[in-house]
Amino acid sequence: MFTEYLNTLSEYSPLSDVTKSQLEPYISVKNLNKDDILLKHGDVCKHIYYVNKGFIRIFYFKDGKEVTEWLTNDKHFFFSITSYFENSPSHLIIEALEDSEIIQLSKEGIDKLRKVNIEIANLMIEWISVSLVLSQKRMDSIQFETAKQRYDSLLKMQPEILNRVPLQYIASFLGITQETLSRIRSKK
Amino acid sequence: MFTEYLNTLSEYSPLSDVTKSQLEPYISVKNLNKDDILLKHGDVCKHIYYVNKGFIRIFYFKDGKEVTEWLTNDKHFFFSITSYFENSPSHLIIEALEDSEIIQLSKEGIDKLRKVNIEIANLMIEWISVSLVLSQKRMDSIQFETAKQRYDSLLKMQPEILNRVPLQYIASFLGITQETLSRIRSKK
DNA sequence: CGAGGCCTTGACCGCGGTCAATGCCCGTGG
DNA sequence: CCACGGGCATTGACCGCGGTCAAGGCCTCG
Repeated sequence: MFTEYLNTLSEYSPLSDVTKSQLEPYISVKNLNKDDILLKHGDVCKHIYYVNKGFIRIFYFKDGKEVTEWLTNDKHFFFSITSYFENSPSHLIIEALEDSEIIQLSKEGIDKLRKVNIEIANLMIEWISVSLVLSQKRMDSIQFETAKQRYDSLLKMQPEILNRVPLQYIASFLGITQETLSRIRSKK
Repeated sequence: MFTEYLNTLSEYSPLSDVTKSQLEPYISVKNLNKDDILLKHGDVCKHIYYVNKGFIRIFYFKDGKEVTEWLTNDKHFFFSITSYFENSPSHLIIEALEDSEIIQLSKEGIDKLRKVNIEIANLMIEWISVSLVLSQKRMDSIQFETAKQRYDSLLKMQPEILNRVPLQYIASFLGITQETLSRIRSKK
């Protein structure tokens, strides 16, 4: 069960077979249809998720408007950082943009195991340090790159996003309005 | 030795006496005069630092101009995130804005111990997750708040910063130019 | 007293936001 | 099968925040 998933975890930090079997009880699969909600506003994020198949959007409402915080497709991990760590009701909403298969690892399990299993503690360290570096880089790009530069590098990193995600979400993810994205795209 | 410092560490995640004594050999103190450089451009960040006394600025050069990435005073931890985790030459420079006393914990020690000592692994998790939440909040503020809002909340959080840090550094830390900060300040 | 660092002030401008109108595509029902 | 309505994207007019460049004021220190 979950062999492929557990191997993916091991790539971050090696896990012994014993550790893998300790994790198993805390892993489950969730199948979502397009437009299904994985995490509602106000819920506490109690899992670290992995997109086995599909496309996921994380967003929230700001002054009545949707702000897309993250877009992620196959084979990536994600979770609501603040809600997860602070155990606070999430202002983020997680939804499926396509029919998706999500593998989830429960926070309850992670927190229990990381106190006694050092492999899991170190997995956690690798995981969140990658997120931290990513978060820093994203901040840098929002602060110093123009909207066009951000769009261009998104296209380079994830070209398939254009066919799978509505432009309004991409715009919001880039930190700009739909109109601005449209103007950027028309000039080239 | 370093009792107070070790107790501060314990506040993040409890450390037994055994663990504390394991950490000791990797702790050292560095005294800096005003304008001294703690980490040069191109060096790899090999410590997690703690300001016991003084004021620290982290900055880098962007198109020939200094960008202040972080300002921190007494009783806070800091390090060059990307350089530390990716073991890459730092594009950041760390300098003392006042005579300062820095306590440093070596990465070599942390990495050695966290593989075998679960208390230290968990300390590291608490540490990084705090940074991660902070980083997310900072991104949010850069993306959605106006320069004035950011200035006002900085004043609320760290009022003493005004007396201890030149305005040009504060401006850059807020993500704006010196001129814009000056205009904000003159209107009130 | 003069030089240099730091801060302020003014003139100008461009990126990207807002609001509103229009275009385009597609699914549904008469 | 076509007509209409709604969701999504484009386009235009306008504007404000904050950046750039340049000049000038004010301290401090040699």
